[in-house]
Formats: sequence, C-alpha cells, structure tokens
Amino acid sequence: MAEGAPTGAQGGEGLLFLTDEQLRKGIEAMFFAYRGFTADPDRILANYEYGRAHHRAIHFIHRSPGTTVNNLLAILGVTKQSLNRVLRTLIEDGLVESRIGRQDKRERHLFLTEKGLVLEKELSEAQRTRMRAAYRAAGPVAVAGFRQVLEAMMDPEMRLHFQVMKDGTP
Amino acid sequence: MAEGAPTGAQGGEGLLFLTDEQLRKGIEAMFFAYRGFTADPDRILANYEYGRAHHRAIHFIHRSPGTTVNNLLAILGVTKQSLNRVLRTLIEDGLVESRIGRQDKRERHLFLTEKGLVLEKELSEAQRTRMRAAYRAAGPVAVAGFRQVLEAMMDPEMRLHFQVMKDGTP
DNA sequence: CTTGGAAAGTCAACAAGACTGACATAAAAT
DNA sequence: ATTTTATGTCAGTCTTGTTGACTTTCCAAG
Repeated sequence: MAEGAPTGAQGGEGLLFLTDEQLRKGIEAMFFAYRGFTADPDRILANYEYGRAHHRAIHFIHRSPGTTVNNLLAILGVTKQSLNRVLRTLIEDGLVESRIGRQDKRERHLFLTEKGLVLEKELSEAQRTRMRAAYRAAGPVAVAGFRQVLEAMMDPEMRLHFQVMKDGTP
Repeated sequence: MAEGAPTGAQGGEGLLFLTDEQLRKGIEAMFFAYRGFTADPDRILANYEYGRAHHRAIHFIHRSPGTTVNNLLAILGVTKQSLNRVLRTLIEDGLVESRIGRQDKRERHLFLTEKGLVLEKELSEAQRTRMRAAYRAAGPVAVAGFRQVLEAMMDPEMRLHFQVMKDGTP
C-alpha cells in the first residue's frame, strides 16, 4: 500500500488487522513522524542557542498564559530543577516574565513577553506549516482518526492535561 | 474522542478545519502521545541500564537483521560516534553480534543474539500492547487515518526508509 | 501565634546521549 | 598507487535529564 490504510482484513471489526506487523509499522511511523515533527523547530532553535526544552516551555506558557511553575512541571513531566534551568535562561533573556502570585505569593505566574511571543510564533508557524501540509495531504477523515489514535495512546494523566486544553479554557 | 473530530466544518474539502487552533491541538496530541509511546519501553530499559538509544538500535537490527552500521546511521539520523557507543555496549553485553561482511569486508552486519531477541521481545511487546489498545479504542478507520497523517508528516528521506520497511523486504 | 508543610528556587554533582573534530585501519574502487 | 568508503576510537563539549540537600516564603491548621 502506498498508503498505510489496511486494505483487505479491515472490513470486519478491527480485530484482524492488529497483527504484530501492523503494530510494528505503527510504531515505526510514530518514530519517523516524530522526527519530522520536531525537525523544523529544532533548526530554528539552534539559531538562538536554545533546545527542545525551551520550546516546550514556550509552547505551554503561550498556551496557558499565567500558568504556574507547578502546572508546567505536571504537563512537561520533568523535575523542577530541570525546568528551572530552562525558565531561568528564558527569563534572563527576556522571553518570559515571572510574576509573583497575588493570592498565593509563593506561586510564580509565567507569561511570554513581546520577545517571547515573537519566537513562539516563529516556532509554532514552522510546526504548523508541516502539520497543515500533512493534514491537507491526508484529508479530514484521516485527521480525525489521527487525533483519535493519538489520544488513545496517551497516559490517562496526560490525556487530562490534553483535554483540558482542547476547549481553550486553561 | 470526546471531540477532536472536526464536526461542522469538515464535510467540505478539508480546508476550513485547518485553523491554528486545530493545528495546535494536533501538535500537542503528538507531544503527549509520544510520551505515552515511549513510557513503557523506558521503564523496562531502566532495569537494564539501557536508554532509548539502545532500544532504537535493537528495534532496527531486529527489523532488518544483517543491516550494516551505515544503514543504521541513515535510519537513526545520529553520528557514528553516538551509535558506536550504543552498539559497543550491546555487543559487549552479548545482545548484538557484529559479523564482518563476506562481499565487502569493511562492512559489519548486525544481528540480535538470543539474548538480544529476548530484550527486543520484552520491549516491543510492551509497546505493541499500548499501540494495540489505542488501535482497538479508535477503530480501523481511525488507524488508517493515523498512519496516513504520520506518513505525510515525515521528512521525505525518512519516508523512504519507512516505506522500504513496510513490505517486509529490508 | 506558632509550627508544619507546600511551593518555589538554588547549588552541586552526575549521567545519558547527542554533537564536533581528529585520527586509525582495512578494504574496495579508481 | 591513490583515493574513497566503512568502521572504529579518543577527546572534549552541550543539552537535558536525574538526585540530594538546603533555603525562603507563606498558607493554614493546631
């Protein structure tokens, strides 16, 4: 198949096509696609001397302005020390602003600055361009399936973070 | 999914639903799903003091027994120094066998040993189990779409590596 | 009001896994 | 005979992750 659509054994109820071969192809597809998925931002980040960790922080701060460090930790699944190093450089470089919480002054609320928004846009537009091309090539029905499988593949805890974000109310 | 499937604007020709919002959801879905995708093998590898790099080498050697180092380099997209470090430990530990080529004696052909096959099976079964659950939950049509979008997202060069592998003739 | 504990930050040390660059060896290709 | 290719290796660097120990701030419960 030049396409990855299970051809013959598919009609029934989605049992026959779950061969180890089919699953292995899915696994490799994830591997190769994720490489493509990160390739464009990685190239951009190299120009700024940042890495993927910076991109992730920028993405989720943009996604949920005012989010706390702890929130970010839960989403990113790294240690606070690791995140802190990244955040510190972003704050020093003036891409992220950290505001002490008004109710709880222990918390830091994170926002992108103008400069941060510029880099965010550069990164996300590169990534969206590839995603858009893939979506266009595959078509709407395929995209719906793509999203369904990805969501089913997440850890339940991550699925919550994801779903919360889906309706735009962080 | 609860939704994620573009509902209204989808019927037409797959243009209207490509909003930045939809694309951003796809980007986050990739991020969270890839985390789930690697979580189970990562846990297993930790017990053996191996990392993801070892898993990748094991996977592709299993996939294409007798593959050369150069082949592996092209597929994995890392430097030879990086791959060599991983291969060396796998060979030392008796998981991988390196045989000098018969036609071209410069080449090393790589094979999993019995021991290597055991770890490969443990890793791939964990990964397949998650993939199988996701496929079952989403259904065959979704799986076809999943594969289509992933393939469209790959770099063209990687797509070649992937397609070569799809028909079982490495 | 005092104290316990949570949230955040910091410092230090370390490891995996990527990178570059330089160099070595063997064998194939020219 | 020379060049190119395939592989391996040494040395050094960078990013990003880890643990562990410790401090500061501050909310909240006793």
